[in-house]
Amino acid sequence: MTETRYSNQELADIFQTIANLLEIKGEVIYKILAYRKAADNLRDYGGNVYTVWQDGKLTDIPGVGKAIADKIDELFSTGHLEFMDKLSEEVPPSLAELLEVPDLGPKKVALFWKEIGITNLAELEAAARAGQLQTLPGMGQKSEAKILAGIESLSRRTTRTPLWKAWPLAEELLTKLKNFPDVEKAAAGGSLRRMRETVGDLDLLVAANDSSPVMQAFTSLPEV
DNA sequence: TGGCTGTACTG
DNA sequence: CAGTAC
DNA sequence: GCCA
DNA sequence: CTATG
DNA sequence: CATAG
Repeated sequence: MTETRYSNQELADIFQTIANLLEIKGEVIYKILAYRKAADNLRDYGGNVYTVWQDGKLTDIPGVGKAIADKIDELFSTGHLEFMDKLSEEVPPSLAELLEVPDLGPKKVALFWKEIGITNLAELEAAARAGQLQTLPGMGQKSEAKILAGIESLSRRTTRTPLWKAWPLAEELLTKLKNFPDVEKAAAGGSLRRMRETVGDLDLLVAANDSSPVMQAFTSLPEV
């Protein structure tokens, strides 16, 4: 029984990745578009795709035709995807992260990869600093500078979470903390307490006579 | 079988 | 003008 | 690849 | 003492 | 940590 119950989100991520890799590979654009649309629809789908699969109604989902339905079927029943494995051999999946760089698209990523063997962000940055990029066809000083700036903005991009997502989780954690024996008070701190629009982490303040048992219990919580 | 968005920038 | 990215 |  | 910056 | 409430 090697069945795997992928969540809608996981399925979406898989097809999203397939789209990105195919695009770098130079596949027909409309095929990529189709994979992206399917991925979006799977992510937003109300109800479990897994259930739909059990009913054999996958193609009822918008954007899902025979080809994609077959792939979802393979994923659910075998836990992996041959197509994905083959694709990963042709195109290094690490190339996908390069698409995150502003002003960098599939064409240039493929160009850098085939011409100077760029496979990841670090290599790209090094090549850009060395001025190797502006020598390639279709590239100039401006393009190279933009890419360098893009990498910079990417590293500065703080991975923060919107408050509306973090708030309920913090509330739940605090409620549990207050129910621990020995806990006098528990409250939120940091940017969460200040109601900032986004938070980088959850700062929880706890007052207790003896802290060690509390820490022990807290770190044992399922959601920690 | 034909269509899948339109536009600004760069080389 | 063609190619590329958003 | 999917859809009309 | 608590909230706020 | 200092300051205002």
